[in-house]
Amino acid sequence: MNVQTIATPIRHDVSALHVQRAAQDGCQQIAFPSIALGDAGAQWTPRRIRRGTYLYRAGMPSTALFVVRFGCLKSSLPGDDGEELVLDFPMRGDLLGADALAGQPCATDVQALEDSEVLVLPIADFETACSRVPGLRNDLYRHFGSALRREREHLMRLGGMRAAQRLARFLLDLSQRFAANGYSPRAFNLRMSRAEIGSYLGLTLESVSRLFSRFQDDGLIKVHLREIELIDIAALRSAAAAGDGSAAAWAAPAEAA
Amino acid sequence: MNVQTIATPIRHDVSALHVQRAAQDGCQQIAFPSIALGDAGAQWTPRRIRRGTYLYRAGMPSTALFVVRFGCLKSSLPGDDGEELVLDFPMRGDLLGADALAGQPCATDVQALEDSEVLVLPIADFETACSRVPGLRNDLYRHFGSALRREREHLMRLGGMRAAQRLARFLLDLSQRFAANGYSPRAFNLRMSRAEIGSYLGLTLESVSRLFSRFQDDGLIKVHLREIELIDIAALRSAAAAGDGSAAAWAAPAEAA
DNA sequence: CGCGGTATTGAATCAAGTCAAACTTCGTGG
DNA sequence: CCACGAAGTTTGACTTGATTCAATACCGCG
Repeated sequence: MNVQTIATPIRHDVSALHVQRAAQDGCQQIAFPSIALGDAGAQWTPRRIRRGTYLYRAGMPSTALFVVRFGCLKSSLPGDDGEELVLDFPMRGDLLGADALAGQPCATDVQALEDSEVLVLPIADFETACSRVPGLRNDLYRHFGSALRREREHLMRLGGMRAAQRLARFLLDLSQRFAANGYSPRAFNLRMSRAEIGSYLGLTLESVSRLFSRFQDDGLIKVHLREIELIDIAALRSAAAAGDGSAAAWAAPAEAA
Repeated sequence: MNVQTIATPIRHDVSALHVQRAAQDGCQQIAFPSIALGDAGAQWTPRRIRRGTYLYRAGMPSTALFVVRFGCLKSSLPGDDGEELVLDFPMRGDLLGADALAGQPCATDVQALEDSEVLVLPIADFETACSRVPGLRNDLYRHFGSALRREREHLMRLGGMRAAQRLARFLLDLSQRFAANGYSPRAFNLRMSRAEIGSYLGLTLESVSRLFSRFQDDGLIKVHLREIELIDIAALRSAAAAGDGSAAAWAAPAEAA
């Protein structure tokens, strides 16, 4: 395929080609529409990241913005005590490296959970790109807005929410994100370990495992290792909404509602 | 004093005057240095908010950026179930209304916990202001960066952290913010209720109350209603750092390490 | 085939939540 | 000025959800 073409680490200044490729990628739907529209794209260069390797690490000087083209990564804060805190699982369309804009060093580790690819915009080229593409800056604002929103959502999860609720939301969230990228929203496989999910949700890995089992026993999902299938999405949704942890809450499928 | 002058809701276009006033206010240290430097300030108009009233509410169209000049507010998400989730307690120098940049409606409620004042920049004037003051946009980026950072910090608190740890951090954080604004870092009074602290920290108001009492018994602080005095800051710090909740952890000051 | 990392499951413990009651502070109006 | 009521705070007893510790099972890989 054109994979090796894409991977080629050279800048391509021919807008027409880029537009075509963007269309193939379906990139016009991502968080950064203006990137896919070509003109600004001239400055973006693709970069592959193999599973397990880092895009950047906390403390490094931040030199560029990144947009995930495909794959799944993990951004985390290296805890003061050795333990890491998982902040997010960036996927296609997500922006990384916003620290660069603020001129601050990287605050987080970002590691690939599977072989992935990002588009790179060196921060030095950023202002130029902005002046060339009027929409870019606005996209950026919008991105920040949704990033803040996302984190707030996450805060909400961690704050006043039962463990089962958090996990249910997590699954539905993943499902939605996969759907948005053209994958099946019903069956997918997790790229991350139980421990990483636990850290993300503020739970222990044992709790996560137990909850998966429980959800399965209750017929909400089918799970084997990292393969997940959502069986009763309505029930999952009500599990995600209801604060109440009693089995009965989601044991009865949608009838009354 | 010049309070009534400041409160006057007219635009002032004379930079020199504004610079002088900014210097009086000490605003040069806030998150938005370029605002205080004058040129951009021409567009900012002060606005008073009385205790208990809202600066804006979730769902409203967002029309302006705000920077807190003095006072203490509360930003919260109105929970789907009637309960609110407290996100932050904005104080002097903090930026509000960033949703406006993204062109989205307000996502949060913002209410004054005490009589406060903010500087207002209508979003319509934003681009103009940016072109007039080169530093403004950068300040904005920096703000977003630190906002994200702040939320991450908060996430960390809510995630893998014991209740005592969270409260200790909260107190130290407040102390630091007061210090940064020229108030005493050792003694201050809380502008928010136990319930609001609890929501912010992901705890119940009873837990917060209990922890205050415990900290007091252990000689870390003195607390009466909303008056707080930090007695043993070093011990507080170690309580904030150590994951371990045993009383002994912070009963014995730093010795073995 | 056996080994290492990952996941599941169980039992015991504990931190925080829940429910409930008493008490303090403060504002309001008699 | 004092009585009253509302709101906020403290404290206690009890319950429970989630962690911890530990053992076992499983998958993938060399």
